[in-house]
Amino acid sequence: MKITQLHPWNVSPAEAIRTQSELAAQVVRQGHVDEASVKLVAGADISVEGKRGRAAVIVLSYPDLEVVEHAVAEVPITFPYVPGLLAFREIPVLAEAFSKIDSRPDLLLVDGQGIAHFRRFGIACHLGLLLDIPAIGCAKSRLCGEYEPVSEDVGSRSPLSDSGELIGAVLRTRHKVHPLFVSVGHKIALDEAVEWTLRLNRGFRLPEPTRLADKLAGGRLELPPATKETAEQLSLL
DNA sequence: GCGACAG
DNA sequence: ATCTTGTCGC
Repeated sequence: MKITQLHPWNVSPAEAIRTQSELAAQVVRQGHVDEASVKLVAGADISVEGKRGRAAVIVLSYPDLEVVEHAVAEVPITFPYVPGLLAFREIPVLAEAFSKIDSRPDLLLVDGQGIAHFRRFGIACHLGLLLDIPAIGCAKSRLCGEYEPVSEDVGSRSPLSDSGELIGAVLRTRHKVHPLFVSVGHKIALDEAVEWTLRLNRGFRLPEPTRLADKLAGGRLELPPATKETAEQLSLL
């Protein structure tokens, strides 16, 4: 898919913070992603090996959750890991992988925070805005915000709030297993984000899109080389 | 000033 | 993110 530059990525941490504060106003925190109209769902993640980043994007059919397309890209990582500036380290690599994809997913799940971020602009917001696709942030741990313990049953949730503002949900996706931190990325309401996260879950802690993207980025997932052809055969493009 | 801090 | 084997629990 075609990706248009939102702003330069080769900037200083101070500049990055400024950019986030400005773009945060453009995030749409509401939206209904109709289950009946969703055909493709994507997951994105990256792995880092030394100075090189390996991004993986995987597109699944819905509701079957079959892999219809996937792409990986390797790009040198330049930006350092700074809590709150993850997007500036990972999106340049992820964008490369997304550019190799032919389809346009209806929904995107990202391994990281959405608005549950210091400036309410986590990587899920950034990616959602960049691609203009409804996005959900599904992080494995907390960046900011407070919450009460979550019941141990699947589907249980506890509000994640920061200085009085509701910024996400701590969601139990698996019985007695460390919960996930779900938050709005772009163009989707929190409740819908939670619903979709559970809907795309196949019994593991992580929902399928990010679970598979994580494995693919880490080289722990083998997939047939075909991409466009396979998808076309399923008439999903 | 001190502590917290996605991946 | 990554360094790392076996092992406890469902």
